[in-house]
Amino acid sequence: MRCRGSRLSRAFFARDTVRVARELVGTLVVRRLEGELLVARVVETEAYRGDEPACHAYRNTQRLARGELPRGRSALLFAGPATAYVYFNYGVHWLFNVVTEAEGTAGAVLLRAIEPLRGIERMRQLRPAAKRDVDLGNGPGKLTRALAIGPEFNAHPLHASRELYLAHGETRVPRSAIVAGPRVGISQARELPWRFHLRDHPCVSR
DNA sequence: ACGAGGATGCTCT
DNA sequence: GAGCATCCTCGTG
Repeated sequence: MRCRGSRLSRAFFARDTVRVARELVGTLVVRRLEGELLVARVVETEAYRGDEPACHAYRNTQRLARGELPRGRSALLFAGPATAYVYFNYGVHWLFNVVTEAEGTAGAVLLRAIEPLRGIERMRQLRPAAKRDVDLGNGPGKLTRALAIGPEFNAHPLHASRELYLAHGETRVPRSAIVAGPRVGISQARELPWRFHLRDHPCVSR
């Protein structure tokens, strides 16, 4: 689970959502697009755990506790670790999450910002509104555009994909370099410090 | 620098 | 019909 440059295994995601969110900071997102490799460093994440009201699967977790089956969009969050959960937000943007926890327990980590490393020219084509390279992926809706991640990746197995996966970074990020704080843009459970980002990194969202 | 507001569509009540 | 896990543009100072 520690090998540098290697793909993150299913076991990596089959753990506590908050811990996965913290440890995802500093890892790499790899997107193979028409033979070209786009690579970026994850610099900001948020944890959404099924037993907490800001999580899409919160209602389904309660339903499950009553002996009913999860249903609807967020039922995917129970499906199993390392599954991609891509959903449409505000009628405008696609947001990219990775499902966490063991199968049958809901959780996901939202990728909120990336630092482009490779394939930057292609990312600029995909996101012409970006003025600087730093703007290519400094927000959850921006990074999905820069990496061409859309609805076709919903329910995608990230542990067994060539088109889209996560990998260990070149260097291990010390925990002291990661800042924890409240999540952005939510109205429920604001007090939980489940947003994680690299300290003073220019690609962190506004 | 900063704040207000619009775009736009899906999910769940 | 309300409420969003957002982004961008256009005002004002």
